[in-house]
Order: sequence, then structure tokens, then C-alpha cells
Amino acid sequence: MSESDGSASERDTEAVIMEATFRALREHGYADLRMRHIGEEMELTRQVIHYHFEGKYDLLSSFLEYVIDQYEGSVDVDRDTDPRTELEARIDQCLFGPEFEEFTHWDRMKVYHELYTYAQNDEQHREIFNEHYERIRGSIVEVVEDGIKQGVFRDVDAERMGQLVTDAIHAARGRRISLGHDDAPEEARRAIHEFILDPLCIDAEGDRYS
Amino acid sequence: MSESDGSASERDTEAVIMEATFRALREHGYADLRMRHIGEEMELTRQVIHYHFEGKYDLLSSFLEYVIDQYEGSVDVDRDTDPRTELEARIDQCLFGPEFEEFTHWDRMKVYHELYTYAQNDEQHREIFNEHYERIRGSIVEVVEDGIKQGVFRDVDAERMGQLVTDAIHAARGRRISLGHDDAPEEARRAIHEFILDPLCIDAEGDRYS
DNA sequence: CCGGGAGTTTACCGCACGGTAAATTTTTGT
DNA sequence: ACAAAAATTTACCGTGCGGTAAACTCCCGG
Repeated sequence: MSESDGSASERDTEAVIMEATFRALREHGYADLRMRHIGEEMELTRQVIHYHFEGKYDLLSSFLEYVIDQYEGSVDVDRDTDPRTELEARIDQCLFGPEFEEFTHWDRMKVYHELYTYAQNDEQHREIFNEHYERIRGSIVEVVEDGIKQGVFRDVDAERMGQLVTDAIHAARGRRISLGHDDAPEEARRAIHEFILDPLCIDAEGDRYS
Repeated sequence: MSESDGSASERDTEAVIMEATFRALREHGYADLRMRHIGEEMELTRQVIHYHFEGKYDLLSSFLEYVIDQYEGSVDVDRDTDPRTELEARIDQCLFGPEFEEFTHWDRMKVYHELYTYAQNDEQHREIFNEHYERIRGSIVEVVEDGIKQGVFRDVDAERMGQLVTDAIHAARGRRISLGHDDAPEEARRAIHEFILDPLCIDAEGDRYS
């Protein structure tokens, strides 16, 4: 039990608040989020929030880190495969989420994308997102680099290609969320395979997705 | 002067309000936008807004259409060129904006992307964006189809490719705005050329961007 | 079995919010 | 020139917001 800081119940309550914040954000959206809404999503009263966090901004900052930790913690791909398979697995996870979170994945993504957009108005949040984005993008770039080294991918600029793939994923998710294009992730998957991955591979015919 | 509805001064004031709304949104962001902020950006008092619009929501709905009209009205490419050149021109305009609006383009895009993200919480706004998005994407798909018909592009799925390009553009813009990646549009341009446009062209070596 | 601290609730506050009504100025029609 | 209509300003309102203070409950060491 000896934790570096905070008792078990402290952390318990904070987790409850985080999940309540998630539900409130999902329901009302960032712009219309009220402390009262978070309180309504908990058994506890809304005032306990002020005991655990210094205010609305502090709460939202903590929540941002919570969401990003969840995102990154959920990434889990088999690294002992060929680069193409690993790359596909990473793309699929970004587009569709981990299997065990099928039902909340898009709700969490909705909240994630909203925080992402509003980060442009907050330097601190922007930096948190930058570090996070760099890790996501980096993990894709890395696989491309491995593939090139192993001779299964063409000698492309891995940074540039990784960025393009990351962008395509991000936009497709945003399109599903903001515009309601339910098939955007699936279509993006096909487009990435057909126009980016297939030409990237040296010998393969890329006929898996005719 | 005989307009279908509204006098000249009515339209004048409404334009003033639209531009004030733009400035207020740029400065405070959507979540922290207050009617008072819009008033501060005008010579007129904030209460005139209620004479011309039914309320905050009505104002924001009108503003959304105003922003989208501006976006689409600014698109201007030479249609009497080969498909590749026209496609490049359209991509450049989406990424960098029209030349004559160099200084406000990114401010307007910031506001545009914020409205885009918030549209997920408002069915009406979502539909307006959907129609707009379809026009933007359609104009790119069209050029790809022309290129295929003319035999200068490979016979790819034009819808899918057009969507991929549109997504890449959208994400790069969002990345510049939300994360501050100033070179994102330029990098996206390079990536689209190298990984999508060059392979798309049938004979070209694609050596313009080695 | 009780003193004390951590955690939570109850009650409340000041204020900024979006909006309205009436007074006032400006424009328009004749 | 002037009355009516349109547009804008002034003054104000009720509400819901984030936050605080004090009371209360629960739990644990002695």
C-alpha cells in the first residue's frame, strides 16, 4: 500500500472523478462542460472535486493526462512479427482501438479529439499533446525504419511516411466523430493499405485488399 | 438595392457582427466565447446582436455558414490545366489558403477547425459541415477522375484516393493549429506528392521532389 | 471509548452570464 | 420638414456558474 503520494481512498476518489469527468464530457461536450455535470455523474457531490483538485482548470489538466495515459496504455501490439504485419496492427489499433475496449473506444476518442482541438488555446495542454503525439507518430515511424533496414520496405523517408499515415488515421477518426462517417476508419484503412502500404513493400503484390 | 431580404445597413451590421465574432473566437476560443467578447470587438454594443440574431446559438449557426461560405468562396484554381497541376493547385489552396488572404488564413482555419470539432455535439452544425466537406472532397475526387479518364493517372479508386488526400490535408492543418507544427502543411505537401501523387501518375518520374 | 485528522456534505456566496424592455438616435418615405 | 419605422443604446434582470466555509461522518491509533 505504501504509495509515493496519496492514500488508496484518495486515488480511488480521484479515479471516480476522472471517470465522471469522462462521462460528463461525452454527454455535454467540452464547451458546455460544467462542474455540476461532473457531480451528476458521481455518487459523491460535486464539491469533493475541490478537495482533490485546485479548480476546474487543474481538474481538466489532470483529466487530459488521464486520457492520454489510457490511450497509450491501451496500445499493445505483437512486436515479434514482420514489419508490415506490425505496422498494420498499429494502424488498426489507432483506427479501431484495442479489442477489449470496443464499447467505450469511440466515446473516449470523441473526448480525446475535443481536448486535442481545444489544446490550441492552452499552451500547457498543447505541450502535453505534443509529447503524446510524438510517441504515437514515433512508434509508427520506428516500424517503417525497421522495415527499411530489413529490406522489406522501399527506402523512403520514414519520418515523412509515418507522419502521413498518422495524419490519415487522425483525420479519419475525426471525420467519424465530427461528421458521423461511421465507415471512415475502415475506408482509411483500405486507402492506407492500397496507396501507401502496398507500394511501400518491395516484392508483395498487395493483393490482400483488391 | 432591391435585395430579397434585408436592407443594406442590416447586412452591413451583420457583417460587422460576423467579423467581430471571428475575432472573438480567434482570441478566446469556442469554449470561452462570450457574447460580451463579441461586443468588445465591435464599435457597436453587444446588445445589437440580439436585434439581428435570435440568440447565441442562432448567431453561431449563422457564423458557421459565414465561415464556410468564405472558405468555399476563396477557392479559385485554374481549371484549364492538366489534372496533375490542377490537383496540386487544389491541394496547395487547402493547405496554404488563397494568396490574397495570407495573413488571416490560419486564424480563420483555427476558428474553422474549432467549429468542426464542436459540430459533433450539434446535429445541425454537423450537417452543414457534412455538405461542405462533401464539396471539398468532391472537387478533389473530380480531378482524380478526370486524370484517370484522360489517361494520365492510373486507374485507382478515385473516391478512396480523394478521401485520403483530403484527410491528409485536414490532419496537417489541424496539427499546425492544435500542436503548433508550423511546417506541417509543407511536410504534408511533400508527403502527398511523394507517396500519393507521384505513384498516381503513369509516366512521370516524379523527380520534382526528390 | 475517545481525540483527531482525512474525507465528504450542506449551505451559501459573489459574480458573470445571456437576454429583455424601454428610451434614444438614425434613417426612410413622402 | 416631419412622422413613422428601423436601428442602436442604456439600464436592468434572473439564472447558473465556480468556488468557499463550516458542519458533519467515518476511521484509526492509543
